[in-house]
Amino acid sequence: MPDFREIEQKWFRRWEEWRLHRTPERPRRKFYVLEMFAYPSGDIHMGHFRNYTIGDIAARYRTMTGWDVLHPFGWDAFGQPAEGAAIKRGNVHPRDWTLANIETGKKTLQRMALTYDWEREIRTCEPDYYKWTQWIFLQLYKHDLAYLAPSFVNWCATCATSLTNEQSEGGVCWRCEKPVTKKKLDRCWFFRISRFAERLLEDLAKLTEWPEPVRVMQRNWIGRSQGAEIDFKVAGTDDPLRIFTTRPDTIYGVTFMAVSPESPLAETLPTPDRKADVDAYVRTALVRDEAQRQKEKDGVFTGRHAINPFSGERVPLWVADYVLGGYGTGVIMGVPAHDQRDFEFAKKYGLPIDVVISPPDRTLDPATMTEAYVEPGRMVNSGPFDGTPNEQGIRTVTEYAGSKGFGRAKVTFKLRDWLISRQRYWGCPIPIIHCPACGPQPVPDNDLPVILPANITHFIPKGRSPLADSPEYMKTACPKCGGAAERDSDTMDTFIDSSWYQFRYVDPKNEREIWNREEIKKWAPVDLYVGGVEHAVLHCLYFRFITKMLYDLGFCPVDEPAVRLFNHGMVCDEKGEIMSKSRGNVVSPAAMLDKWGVDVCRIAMCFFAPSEDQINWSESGLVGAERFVRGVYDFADRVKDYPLAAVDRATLHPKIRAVWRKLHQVIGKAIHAYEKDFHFNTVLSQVMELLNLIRLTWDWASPKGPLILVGDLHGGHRVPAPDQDKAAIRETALGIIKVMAPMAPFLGEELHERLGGAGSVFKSGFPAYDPEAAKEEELEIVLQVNGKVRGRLTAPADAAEEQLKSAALADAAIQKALDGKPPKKVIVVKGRLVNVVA
RNA sequence: GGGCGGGUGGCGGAACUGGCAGACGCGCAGGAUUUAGGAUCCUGUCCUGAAAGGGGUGCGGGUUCGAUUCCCGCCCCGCCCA
Repeated sequence: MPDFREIEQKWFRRWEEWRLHRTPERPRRKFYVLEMFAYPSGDIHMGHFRNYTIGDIAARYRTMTGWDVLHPFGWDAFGQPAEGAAIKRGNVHPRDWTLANIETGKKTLQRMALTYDWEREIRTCEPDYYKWTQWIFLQLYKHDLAYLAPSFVNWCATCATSLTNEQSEGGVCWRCEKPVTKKKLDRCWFFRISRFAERLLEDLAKLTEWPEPVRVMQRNWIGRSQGAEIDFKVAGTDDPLRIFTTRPDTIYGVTFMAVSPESPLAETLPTPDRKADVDAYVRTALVRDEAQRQKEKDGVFTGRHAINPFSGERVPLWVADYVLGGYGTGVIMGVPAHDQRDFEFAKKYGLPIDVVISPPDRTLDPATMTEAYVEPGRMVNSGPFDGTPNEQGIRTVTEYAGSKGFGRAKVTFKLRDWLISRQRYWGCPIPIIHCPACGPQPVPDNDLPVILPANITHFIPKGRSPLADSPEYMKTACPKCGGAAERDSDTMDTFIDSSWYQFRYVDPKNEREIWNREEIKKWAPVDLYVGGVEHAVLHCLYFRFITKMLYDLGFCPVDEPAVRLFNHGMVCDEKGEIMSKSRGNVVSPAAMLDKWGVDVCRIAMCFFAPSEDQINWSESGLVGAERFVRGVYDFADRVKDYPLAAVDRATLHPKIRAVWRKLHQVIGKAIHAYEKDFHFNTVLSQVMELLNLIRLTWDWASPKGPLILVGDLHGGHRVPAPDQDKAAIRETALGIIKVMAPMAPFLGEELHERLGGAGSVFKSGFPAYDPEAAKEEELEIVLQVNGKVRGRLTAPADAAEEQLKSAALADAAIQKALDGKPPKKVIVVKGRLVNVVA
């Protein structure tokens, strides 16, 4: 085996000369392979290596099989860590830090021999890209899909900044690990994703090639629930109090009402004597994260009551932390007897529990109940509805409310509008100008992009965007009236950058429009999207949302971004622990590639486990991969000068026909893996089996020329190999090389050339699969008595059941096991086994 | 607590649609080669047993001629949601 460094250099040069990885201009049969782009936080890590290798294998295979492939790459280059690094180091600008990381990462990626068309590279932090992020924002704005509203945001007091949900996971700040609270900001931008909730949900059905778990997660995240809106009244006023419930059948069991601490009602509702207490409570409640609020559940009485429109009953009105602001109307009706959360709350504060759904088999006693009754039953204590089965009651109660005008059927979603304002520097500026006279005004398209100013040096969050402190940036003229106005100081959530990048690759340098319509028609949608399951919900939902919005506006020919999504497994260390700097167990792909070479690393990665499973990376696996790669080189080198001849399966030596058969089985398996399940590990083990079979069949070292081994390695004899058999072996070597080429591209190119191939192996076609050649001629049939193996026999693959049956009964071992008893029953499975039941 | 996925040798994993469990590889043991080490090649390697045989895919049950695979109950692990 030659030195991998030389081989890699040689082929890198040729690929560049041949412009092998450039995207075809006029695809006839297109295939778009996309991997989730990278956040440049340092160098590329093992997870990236696996992600991109899987995509690369698919891309190379498609190229080999004659598809015109688009396989681009880019950088998700805006984001908080860049600002974090600037704060930490003091002397580095987020932009410099980001660009330096991109350079490092790009070098490593190029080292990995990925087939990216680097001429289409995109970087979300560059004005030529974010111009169009801003344009998308304005499209949303112009179509009433972006709006400004006050909102409670996740807030870290220590860092004085807002955080995304992910950044405040577990209720603590990702950077300083201090508790995250809620803070009210009066000017936040939202995208109206809720308007797409129904479609995002329904269209999951179209995504038949997405992993089921991802679809389920999205469905749950969207969280459609069907129920009713019912209007209560605040006692003593005419103010309506609208609630949403999925259980209108329990309306007569309402013993209290509760509003969320975020709700404006929490401020306006309390009676003067309760005001101070409620305000104090709201402040403490907002300090707690939502998970905690669900667990602890406490609240405070507002001093007011609500009137149940059905019963006319007066029930106390509380503020309770387990009521979430963003869900439904932010007000709930409390039915302790039939809702577990309400039950716990009522128990804690001694609120009454009224049973209104009666189980079929017993009577509930509120005094002894230990949990809410949530199973089906009949309505009781429910006025005119008594006796109605509760499932039916849901409908009749809603209809009744409708007829009286104080309620209606309603569908709500858990999916909330997308809060996209970030009080951050390193992000895409929001292209809005706030004019004291005209209100918020979109920046005219001609003035895009609004450039993120470079001369900002202070990133320590102060509770407002660093941009707000730059008068040069902020001060501008109103595009409508020309008067003095201010820019929006916030930047956009980086999930926006990654929600449309998939299509920018089709025309990445277009300065006049987001992309040319002809270009997107050529390539959309993505045929294969490869990435980690951690992006299953948020990114993949936004990715779908923006695609739909662009589709609606006529900019995109498809309303779903990707036909197939593949989630690869994680790469952990030997102990199965996540690799991280703090654990000190990070394996650097760059160093690994230098030590073992690209092919060996890729082969090892492929061989460890199926692509969707976690792998625990260990050096020991590389030893085996290297041995195997060397074995393929040795084999190919030995047979490369064998004669070329047409192979006629029928006249091959039977031993060589068996090799030929195995080759076709391998080809079949490989096609399945490359197109369907990405189980490259099984392809490699079959290639290994094929190689082992050849070793037991073919003695290439003899001075008299290659000999076919007949019988076993030690006991058998050898016969000289005719030319046709030599040609078949040579052809088998070529087959192995091509099957492996997508996984081990250098081996593929080098050995293809050594076997006399011209040009790139990736332009040489993939071996044709011949199912006839793959069929076994003879099969070993297992002979069982009562399900236990007692013997075996070899039979032609097409042997009839009767033949197998009589052969089995005649078998000595079977007769012995039967011991003279007559068989009760004989089960014959063609080509597999005969089971004699005694 | 709910939903989903998973549990197979010392390790990673294989097993089509219910049909020989442990392919392939790593590791280990023995042998060949070598001044030695490394590399390479050969043999062996689920447990038990001298062998014949018996047992064995988290645990317990069921369906079936036959179960890693299907059904029921339980235990453990992972992910997502609360």
